[in-house]
Amino acid sequence: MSQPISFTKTKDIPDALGRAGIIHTQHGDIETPAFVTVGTKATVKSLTPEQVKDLGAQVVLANTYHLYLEPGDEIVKEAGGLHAFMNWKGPTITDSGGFQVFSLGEALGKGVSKVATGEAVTDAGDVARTDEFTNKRAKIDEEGVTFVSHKDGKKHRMTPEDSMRIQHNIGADIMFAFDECTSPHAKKEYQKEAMERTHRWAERCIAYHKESGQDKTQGLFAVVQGGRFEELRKESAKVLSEMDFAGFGVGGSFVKEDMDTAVGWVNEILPADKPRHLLGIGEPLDILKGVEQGCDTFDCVAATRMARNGGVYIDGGKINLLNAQFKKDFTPIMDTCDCYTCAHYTRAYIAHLFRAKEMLAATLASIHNLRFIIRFTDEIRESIKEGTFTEHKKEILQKYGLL
RNA sequence: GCGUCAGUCGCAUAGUGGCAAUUGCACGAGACUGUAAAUCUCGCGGCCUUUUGGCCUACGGGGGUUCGAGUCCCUCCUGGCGCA
Repeated sequence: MSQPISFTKTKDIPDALGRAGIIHTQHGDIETPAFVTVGTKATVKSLTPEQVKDLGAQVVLANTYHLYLEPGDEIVKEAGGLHAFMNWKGPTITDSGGFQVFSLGEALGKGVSKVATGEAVTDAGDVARTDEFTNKRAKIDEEGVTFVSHKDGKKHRMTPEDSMRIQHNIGADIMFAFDECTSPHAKKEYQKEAMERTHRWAERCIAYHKESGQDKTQGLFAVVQGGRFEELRKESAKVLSEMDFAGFGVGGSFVKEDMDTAVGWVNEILPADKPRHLLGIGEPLDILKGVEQGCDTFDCVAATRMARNGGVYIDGGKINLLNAQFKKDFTPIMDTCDCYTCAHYTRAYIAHLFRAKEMLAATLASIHNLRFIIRFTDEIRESIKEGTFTEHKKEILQKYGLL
């Protein structure tokens, strides 16, 4: 099948899985490795699309579950699709709602997140699943997932076919198969069960997608699962590779060190001529590792969420502008940054905006953080193209005090 | 001048016999990775301490009743209101 999404590799990282390339979409090319800006509800929080574009963002990712609940995918369709609705002319992606199976289900109220900290549970985690909703707002069965809306408590049913139908209505260039994102604390037995279900859902997604005819304009990516287990990760990559997807996402909730391991296991197997997205990652160093391990694109809410809470990236780390020490700091967030915020505003001013609860604080901080992470990723890409990735990596690790 | 109500940790509040004392804001710090997040967590009289621990100082000032007082009584100060 000829896909509406294609990938051209331009350069490899010697002796590694990573590469530079171009993803071709109906709304333009994405030069990879690339950071994908997250705009869950068809907006990158606190920024206009023009501002997002000026940051050098190449692509925006929105969310199926959220847009289905509000304003409703039919409305997005009636508006002319996501691009027209939100006034973003470049490439777009929609996540399938699979992550919400996790964040509203197993993870809810447990302090478990996309990248878990603390003890790395392998085969001994607790996965005491009940058939009751108790605190959870998502319940999984073979057919699909029942969500309890966080907005009004109503129950909503989402099957793989529903996710496809909704994503067709939204109309992003790239869409994801409906998957189950599992907890890194889940036992192998459960990871296997969930992974196999995700594979069955993947088949249903691709079948529905082809039958709808939307496969001519929208590219469908599968999501590799398997938790922290090499055997499962490899199996997932292999099984999904054999299906006719336009690209792949590496999914699941991680523990830090998995960035070095699980990602590589998967990318060794996934076809090199298709794009690979690392879902929900990451922080600067995670992207560095992800690229080396063979991923092309990365989406992450950290940059914008942190920004809204006063946390901003600086070379080799981050600072919290709400700390008392910045009240009279009349220097830019980062003097080597080329963003609009750093060109015109001081730490003291932005700290004042945060304390005064002025909306502009979120905007200025988001501009900086997004520009930081986009540029960070761009520079990795340029180093690959110039054949200096290894040196560049060394420089980054030195900045972060890791060398 | 008389009467009355009120003064609690920066501000605002809760507390009518066992209280280092509620809640909100402010302040200080932390977290945040396919966004239930402009959110959440912790701290917030002082000094010790390994602690679910100890000591000191505290509810306008002073005095009293009581085993024990922010809470009851007396008095003074300050402020609001009413009558002169």
